[in-house]
Amino acid sequence: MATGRTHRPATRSRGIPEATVARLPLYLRALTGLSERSVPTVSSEELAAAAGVNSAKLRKDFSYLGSYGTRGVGYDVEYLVYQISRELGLTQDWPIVMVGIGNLGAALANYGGFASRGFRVAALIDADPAMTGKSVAGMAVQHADDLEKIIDDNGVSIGVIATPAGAAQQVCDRLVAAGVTSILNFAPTVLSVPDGVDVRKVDLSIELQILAFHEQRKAGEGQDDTAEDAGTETPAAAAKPARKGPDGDVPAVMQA
Amino acid sequence: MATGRTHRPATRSRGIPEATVARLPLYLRALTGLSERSVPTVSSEELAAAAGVNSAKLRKDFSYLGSYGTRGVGYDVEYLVYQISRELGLTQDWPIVMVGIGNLGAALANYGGFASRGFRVAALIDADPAMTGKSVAGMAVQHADDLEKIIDDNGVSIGVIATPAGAAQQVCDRLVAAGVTSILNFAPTVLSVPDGVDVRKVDLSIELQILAFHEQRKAGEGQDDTAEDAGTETPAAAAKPARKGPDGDVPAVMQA
DNA sequence: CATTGTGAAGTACTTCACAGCA
DNA sequence: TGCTGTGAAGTACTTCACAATG
Repeated sequence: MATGRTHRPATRSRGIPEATVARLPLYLRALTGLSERSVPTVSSEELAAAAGVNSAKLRKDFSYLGSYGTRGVGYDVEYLVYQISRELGLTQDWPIVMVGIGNLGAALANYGGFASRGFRVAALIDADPAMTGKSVAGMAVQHADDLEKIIDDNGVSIGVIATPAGAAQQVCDRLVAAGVTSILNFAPTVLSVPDGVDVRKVDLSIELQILAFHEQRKAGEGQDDTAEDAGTETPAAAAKPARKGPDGDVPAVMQA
Repeated sequence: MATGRTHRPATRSRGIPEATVARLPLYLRALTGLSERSVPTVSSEELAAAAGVNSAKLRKDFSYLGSYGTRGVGYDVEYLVYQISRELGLTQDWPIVMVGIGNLGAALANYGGFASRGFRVAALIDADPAMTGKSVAGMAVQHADDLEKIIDDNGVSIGVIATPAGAAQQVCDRLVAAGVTSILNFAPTVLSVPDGVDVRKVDLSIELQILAFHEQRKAGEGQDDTAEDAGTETPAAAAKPARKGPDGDVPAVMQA
């Protein structure tokens, strides 16, 4: 069952580019900060700086939402907060369930950012009977047996998976069968879901590995690649087929 | 100080596209699974399925690393594991520090994925004196006063920030000043760093907001956008300037 | 007249489709 | 023959640069 694609099916909802959608929360956070400091208006330049993007990109992003600025002046902070919130669907309340209340799950449950702005943790669910009834972040943990009922009773459409990798697909299947159509996955696994279900993944070790890649490049900056790590310990596996990689033995002169 | 860009400066190290780098850890995980099951070779089609991408993309990705496959056969699993590990810099050991040992920090410290594959938690650091000396994930938490010395003594170049938002920039500045050049940021803030320092951010509430956006679109599928939520509760702020958005009153006919 | 909003140009990434090779 | 490796075509995103305008 459920052999569908894992990523969102690129259906670019209502013409707003995915890349833009991914930045809206960033703008919203920056705007919320300004709002709290009672700043009435902000220019694209200022807001872009606060959000860590460049101003042309920000203006282009906003242009997909509509013409919400005033030429010569800037954007009305409160108004923009509302428009972006509405666009993101945060003017309504999203009940979510969290499955897997281990270290990470508990940390997420306690994390304030979840509860704020449109999201409400409707239930914490764990498969371990020893967890059932325990209080985490002020809520009683419920047993996984009741997962379907909990989702149905609360009208949940967003689920967070923080189980071990081995349990994630099974939990995912049950969530989807029970009606969940958006999943935030913290388990280090590729989830298979049917079309129409969105999965986003947050993977701590992947992020670190990407950093390590760039870190390594910094260390070897300018020098040729060979002899930096190649001779350190060449595992048995490394000698199998004939190497044809760009950095096998010839110093890479191309692409300085 | 440090008004530099936050994102990596797009310097596409050694010609490997950033998007490809971001997928290498995914391939590596899938390959590790195959390796554990003693699968000797794998085709691009099979591996792509396991990693949740399409096979043309995978082959293109691998083509940036070199010609590591065998036509008509596929890829040697062990060999590819080694090549990708090497490319990502995981054949060396990266000491990391984690700053901010609250709920999330503790969960991250306990998370196995960190310790595995090339990374070693060299120190847990917290600013709260009450935390100092406490054991988390089998390590004694150290006080933030010693941050610079810890980084120097351990040759740390990668730091993980899991502090509250308010402390993140300050911690970041100290990490950078002490020699850290890659940062994984869990605090919901945009960090400013000088050029040459990489920042990646993991933001739980942003991911949820992106899901909410798509979820909202699913709910209103096909219907016109007006009157779904517009009349529910219009906050005072929403009435400020003249609305010119594409969904103000006229059904958006453009951009089907 | 400062600042938005946006066509047009530029860049990055993805997918196709098939030649090349084991 | 089956599968990789890759030019070429297609798509998505970013940036430029300036006309429009409150």
